[in-house]
Amino acid sequence: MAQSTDGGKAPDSARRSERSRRAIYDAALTMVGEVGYARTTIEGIAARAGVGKQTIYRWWPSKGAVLLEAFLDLGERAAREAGAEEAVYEIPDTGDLEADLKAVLRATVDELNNPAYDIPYRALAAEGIVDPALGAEFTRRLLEPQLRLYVERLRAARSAGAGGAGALRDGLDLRVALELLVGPLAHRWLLRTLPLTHDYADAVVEYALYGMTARS
Amino acid sequence: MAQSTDGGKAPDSARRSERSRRAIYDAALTMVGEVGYARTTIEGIAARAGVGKQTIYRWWPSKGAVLLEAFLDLGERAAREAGAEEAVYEIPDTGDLEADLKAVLRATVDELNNPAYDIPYRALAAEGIVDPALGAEFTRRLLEPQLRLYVERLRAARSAGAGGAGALRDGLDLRVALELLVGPLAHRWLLRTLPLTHDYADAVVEYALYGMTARS
DNA sequence: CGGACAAGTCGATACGTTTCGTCTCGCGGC
DNA sequence: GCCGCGAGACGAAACGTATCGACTTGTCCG
Repeated sequence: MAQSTDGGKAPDSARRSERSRRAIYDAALTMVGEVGYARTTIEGIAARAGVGKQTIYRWWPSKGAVLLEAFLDLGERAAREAGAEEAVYEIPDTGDLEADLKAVLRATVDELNNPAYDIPYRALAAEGIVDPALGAEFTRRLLEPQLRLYVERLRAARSAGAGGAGALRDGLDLRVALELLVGPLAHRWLLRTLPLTHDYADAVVEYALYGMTARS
Repeated sequence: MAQSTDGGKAPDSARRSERSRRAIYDAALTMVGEVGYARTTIEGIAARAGVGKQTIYRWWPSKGAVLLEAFLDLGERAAREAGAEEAVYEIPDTGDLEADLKAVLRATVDELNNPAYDIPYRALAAEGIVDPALGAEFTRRLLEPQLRLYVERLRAARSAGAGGAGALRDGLDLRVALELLVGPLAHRWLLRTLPLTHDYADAVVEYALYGMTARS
């Protein structure tokens, strides 16, 4: 993050205007929702927020960075409003791994089908795909915290399920396992090959857990 | 595709200059390779190709569309050069589905790690994610033909493997199965969460075939 | 204790640059 | 002679930078 030879001096974050920051988040999300990401401009955000352009350029390096923080802020506010003090959810653990995973993936499908999330999330993902710096930030701050929850739930399943029929196999790489669940969802969502449904989420969970091959 | 009331008259494709078309493909791919997709402009492509801007605007609706066709053309030329008359590959069928899938996914990993393919392919995917029209074209012309090969190979495995240990289960949805293989690869490639390696490809195939849970 | 001063962010806007997409030329090939 | 072609002029839109006076904040000196 820190630049070796910082071209200009770093701004003093202590003197930063909280009011402007919030106004910029709101304006950015509103504008993306109304005209889409491509037609959202920094000038437009500044005008809507009642803010000088320089105030945006001073604190963010790119349009994508603004939207990433705006989106993170939105998520935090929504989470705090929902009662949690920390903006971190958990994957339920009823003891039935298959059912729990299906519930979470179905919820994810619903979220991805909701335009309020789909539009900015999609724009961010696309921008991160092309801009490695933004992509790293996107992954680190938005994606990884979510993925970690899957790993934890799977770890719990591994220690709990001593040896039943649905027990996770020994030596399972939880990271790969997680991606087997999440990858197909993301694939269908991003590339729009086929509709993203609850049935699909269920099928992915079943196939990932029990494999494509017949059991003896 | 077809506009109901076509604003301007459609250009006469019979009189189209093949020479310009190729020059534009070359210039587009070169420029993307040199300065990246974001800094590639239509004006720049026209200048490099020695072509008027109007010639590009006449035949393509967007920068992404130009690059998509340039990329398709590149693939076709490479395939033809490699001996095939048709630009369609096949997934090998040695009878050992697991080995065949690993070979193909490893080859895919190598391709995705090759900057000559990675940069334009990534740019196209990102553009398609945000632009539904281009995304549909991207999926239809570039992605689906590749995915169909997986489905065919899996179908062959299902009819061949009558009942061995590695036989595909009855009623398997081949489309979901395919995405279980390809989704995780695409996920890691696009989002750059972790390095894309042969080991990962192998693991994905094993997990997808045999599942995350222990076998009795 | 308090008033002057320096520093730094703020909204606003002017500025030069780049690229966009359209339009208008002659030129030349079918 | 129609029409695509190369070339480039054109106005509109954003870009990112620079500069302005207004305002807030923290420091220092009387």
